[in-house]
Amino acid sequence: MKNHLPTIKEIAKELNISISTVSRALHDHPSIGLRTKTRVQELAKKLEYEPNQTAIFFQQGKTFTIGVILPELSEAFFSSAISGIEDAAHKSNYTVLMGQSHDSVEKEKQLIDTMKKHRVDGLLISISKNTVNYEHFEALQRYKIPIVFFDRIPKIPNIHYVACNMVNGTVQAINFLFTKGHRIIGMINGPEKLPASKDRLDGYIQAMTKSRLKYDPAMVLNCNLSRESVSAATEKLLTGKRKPTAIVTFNDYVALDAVQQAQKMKLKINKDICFVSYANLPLSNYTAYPPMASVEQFPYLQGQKATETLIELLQQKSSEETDNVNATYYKIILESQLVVHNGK
Amino acid sequence: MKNHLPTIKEIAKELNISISTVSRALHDHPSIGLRTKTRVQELAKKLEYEPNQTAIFFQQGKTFTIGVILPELSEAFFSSAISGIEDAAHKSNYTVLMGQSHDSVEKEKQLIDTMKKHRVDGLLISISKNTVNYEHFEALQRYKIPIVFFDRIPKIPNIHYVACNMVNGTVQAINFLFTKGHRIIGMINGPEKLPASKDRLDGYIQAMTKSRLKYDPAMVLNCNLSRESVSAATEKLLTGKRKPTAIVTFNDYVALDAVQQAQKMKLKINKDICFVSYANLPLSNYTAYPPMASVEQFPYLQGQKATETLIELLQQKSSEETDNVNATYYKIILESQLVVHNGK
DNA sequence: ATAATTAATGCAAACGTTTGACCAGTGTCC
DNA sequence: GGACACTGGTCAAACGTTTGCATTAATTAT
Repeated sequence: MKNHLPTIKEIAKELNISISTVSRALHDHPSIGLRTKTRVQELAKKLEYEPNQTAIFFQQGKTFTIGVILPELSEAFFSSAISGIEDAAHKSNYTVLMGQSHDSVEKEKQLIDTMKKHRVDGLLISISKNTVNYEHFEALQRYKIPIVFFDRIPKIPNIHYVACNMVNGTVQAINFLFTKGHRIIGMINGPEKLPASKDRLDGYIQAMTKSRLKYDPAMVLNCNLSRESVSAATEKLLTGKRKPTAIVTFNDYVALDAVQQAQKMKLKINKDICFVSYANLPLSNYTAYPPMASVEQFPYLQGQKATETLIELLQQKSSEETDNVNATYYKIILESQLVVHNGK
Repeated sequence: MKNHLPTIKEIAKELNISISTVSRALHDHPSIGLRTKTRVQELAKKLEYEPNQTAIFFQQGKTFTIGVILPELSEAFFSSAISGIEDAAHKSNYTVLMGQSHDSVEKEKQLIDTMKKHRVDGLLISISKNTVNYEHFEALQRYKIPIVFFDRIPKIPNIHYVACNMVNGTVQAINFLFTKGHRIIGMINGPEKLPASKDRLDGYIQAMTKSRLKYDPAMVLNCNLSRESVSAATEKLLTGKRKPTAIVTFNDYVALDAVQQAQKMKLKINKDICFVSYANLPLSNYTAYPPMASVEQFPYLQGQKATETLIELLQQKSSEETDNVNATYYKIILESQLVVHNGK
């Protein structure tokens, strides 16, 4: 009548066999006779026995848990990514311990600490926008907790990561605009120091020069993503000497703000001026003038791949106990893909 | 040169004292002399000792982890809620194990199982849209894992929950429309069987009858949230005999679709027809015609409150070991609040 | 001085599981 | 009839920490 959960010890006593026999029986160990095996398994089922995971975690020195640290769940990109992570993790019987840094370095450090304390087997990290110092990641090396970075990658050597090729995505986007006849193409990019901005710019330049159009720096403006700065940039582009007929925007929010500004200026969207963006949001469906096309970054897939990579690392770690510095670092680059929004 | 992490055992050996002394010293136990206490603490720091949480979890039979099961992180409501949960949990040194049901009952069951296996101390659940059968929750009672439900609450007695008063929110919304002079007010509600829809309808009826306007069932249409059904409902309302001058929509997505339909019908938004909605989304800022006002449901706060409640339950559980059926169930209802969107 | 009290520390069990090493039978082979 | 190999099982250590209960040493009260 005791209300605590049953243990193998109890099963053992009940059946008058040893604890180890019970353990092995439950694991289908070959050296246990069929008879006892079934006896054990039946009693276990009857008692609704469930192994005490905390004991197992402890005993094995593993938690079958992977930590995930990302900036902001309310960004659609990351909420998709975490779905990919979750699904991949569950498939391999791992669980997910999650934390948001809210783009604060302090919070990021704190989270790493918590994760370390909880002895997660490995970590998946997309770094905060403001992280410039990477010691707190390096500290984890000592603890032998492998990390796979995704999407937002720190600039340090010898790391594993999964990311999406935004340079190429941008090239695709611009080539698409070429096929639609556009020749003067502007860009409203993000904050200048952001790696994401750099990729887009690189793509822009690459696409333009490859088509023997010269790269006009005046056609690329940075903004800080605020509504005002987007409006300002849009206005500046659309009233400049060379007027673009199409604009590539840093992300969908920027696109929406830019569209509004263009409308204010009495321009006809998709006629006088076209927009192409990067697909962070499902929101485009809900607005009157979504961008003509978007560069899909496959957040779900990125999360999934990152997780699979991490789990692979964990498995090879546990097999070859030789902590050799065999130093192969996974660098997985997914190709982005331009999605043309159908009609309307 | 062994690369494994230091343990209290090692500290003990190094200092020639017993393990228990070390343990107590690290916990500032009063019966340990100041001298040894500092000696221990210094060595611990030097060795960068960190207690092995898995061992502690095991030993204490607690994991200081709370499980969270919710339908869909990509819904802004839930991503805010989880932020509230995280913050509240971390404040009390709990961590969060998260899983999405994606509104699948099967997945929900599976998650509960995982959480149970991982021996979470307690659970926070927002049930899937399709859950009609509640045995999998009741099963947890046996395991003494307390649950606090939030936002989406199952219809069973004797549970703890935190929710937002949508009836009242709807009343406020409609009263607001009254003050703006509207008398004929329509509603595009969600699926009929959803509790959320029922609350809104109740509020609608309550507000109308209280103002001695009669409740006209023809003014309230259900939709299945798809774009088409929203458009259809909007059209029906706006071409009916009594034409509403304002419409309350089930959520922001519905509002946006309805706005588009109204525009298609050459109506001037905020002039010929006004919209009021429920604030699930920050998206309203990014669209040309956001609803005039929204009922704020305070997802962050709901998450926070739910977490605090759960932690309180956990603490009182561990103190009074008497597993009395003292049966006080927390039912926390937050008041929703109408937010009027400024201008434009 | 000696008993009583207090302060500081040590001992050992307990938490539930896994796992390498060992052992008792039983049968087989030559 | 002894060496050999199975088969089916048991024993006990180990994982790192906490904690009730002893134990010792030092101090005080009588």
